[in-house]
Amino acid sequence: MIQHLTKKQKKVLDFITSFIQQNGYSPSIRDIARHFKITPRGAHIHVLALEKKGYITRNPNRSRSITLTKRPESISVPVKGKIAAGQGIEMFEVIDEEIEIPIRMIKGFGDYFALKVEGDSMIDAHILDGDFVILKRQYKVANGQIAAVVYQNKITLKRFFHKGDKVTLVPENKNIEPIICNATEVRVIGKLVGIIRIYE
Amino acid sequence: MIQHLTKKQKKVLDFITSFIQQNGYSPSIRDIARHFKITPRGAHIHVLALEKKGYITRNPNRSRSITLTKRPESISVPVKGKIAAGQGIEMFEVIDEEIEIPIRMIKGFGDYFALKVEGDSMIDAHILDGDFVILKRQYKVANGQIAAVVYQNKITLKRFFHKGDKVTLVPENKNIEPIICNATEVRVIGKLVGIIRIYE
DNA sequence: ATTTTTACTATACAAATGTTCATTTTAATT
DNA sequence: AATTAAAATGAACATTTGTATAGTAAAAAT
Repeated sequence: MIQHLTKKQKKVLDFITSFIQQNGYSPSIRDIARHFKITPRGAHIHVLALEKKGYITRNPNRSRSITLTKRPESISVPVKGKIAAGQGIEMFEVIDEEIEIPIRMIKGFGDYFALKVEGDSMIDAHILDGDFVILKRQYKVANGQIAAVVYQNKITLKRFFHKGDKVTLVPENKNIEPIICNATEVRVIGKLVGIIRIYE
Repeated sequence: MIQHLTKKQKKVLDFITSFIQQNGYSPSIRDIARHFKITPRGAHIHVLALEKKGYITRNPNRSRSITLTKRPESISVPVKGKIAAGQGIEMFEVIDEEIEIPIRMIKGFGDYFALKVEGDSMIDAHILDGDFVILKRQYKVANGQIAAVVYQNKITLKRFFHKGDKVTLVPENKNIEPIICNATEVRVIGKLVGIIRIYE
């Protein structure tokens, strides 16, 4: 499974890419170290990480032997559990599963995961029963975005509004009333970045 | 002078090429030495020769920094017909043929073609019967340049002078008189950029 | 015939490069 | 606040790698 890169690792990969682009051969460990003003050891660790995560290939003990692995157009993320978009369900019923999502769904870096939707309460937002919602793990979201939040010990998918120390959670379903509560009662766990629907 | 490779140098170049093809990075001097069962010094000399002759580029003191310079030293242009440098001959007797010309004969962009010379009337310009004249297709030339022109429905190679609305076509042969005529009677079809002579 | 170029050997040196150890600092997560 | 992971240091070590010296031998060019 291809894993996500940290910001620094991405920068290192970008440097390697452009170095190869410019020079026609790959940088040495020390070329990388010099560029980022770190020690060879530091650069080495990054290279090992990139190799481990499958972004580059190289031959140990061979100088400048880094080659870029072709970027896959999909990436696999863990399905962490189920989510009832309306009512909310008990927190993470763990599912040992992964789902492939298109790489373009991912912007920048971070930890991504999926939840499987149960019920039709997000139908007005065109999210159906059985859909996988793809979330970027983060604990703050901008006003108006759809986020997975924990409220009253239940995990639920809502449009999120923040004002002062009050939070409004709006379901995408006219039949369900918005929830207004204190910011302390709500914990955001991820921002909605996409959905995957698979028809049988 | 054309920098041609010796057989051994060609083999070394081929090895480098296929090594890069296979591994994605260039061989070290010792990789080459091992492959040909020679010493590093021997391999090094080959690499220096290839570099000097312009077939590869590299950075001194940088390991595995060989890159291939894949610029062809010749290019093929169509032989469009025959030309009688003195009298002119009937326009394009089409010949289905191509000729390789050195890349350095070409400056910038443009449409290049060749004509095969018949007769000795350009002998004073050292253009002989059987030579290929290489032309850049253009419809204006500077004063004094040799150009292929159409005059009286015949194609001919002449030194070209323009003054007012009069044109003077000077053959490079004392026995033939210059032609002075109206600009409207002459059509330039190409500028002479080189000749190729092949001895039997 | 003489000179130059090419193709090599054997050994050695020095710079470049990959790698490791023991720790510390920083940042993110629980 | 405590814990974990990521990022980094600094000095050293071990290969790998490029390069040099000093020469031999054969082929190619003049």
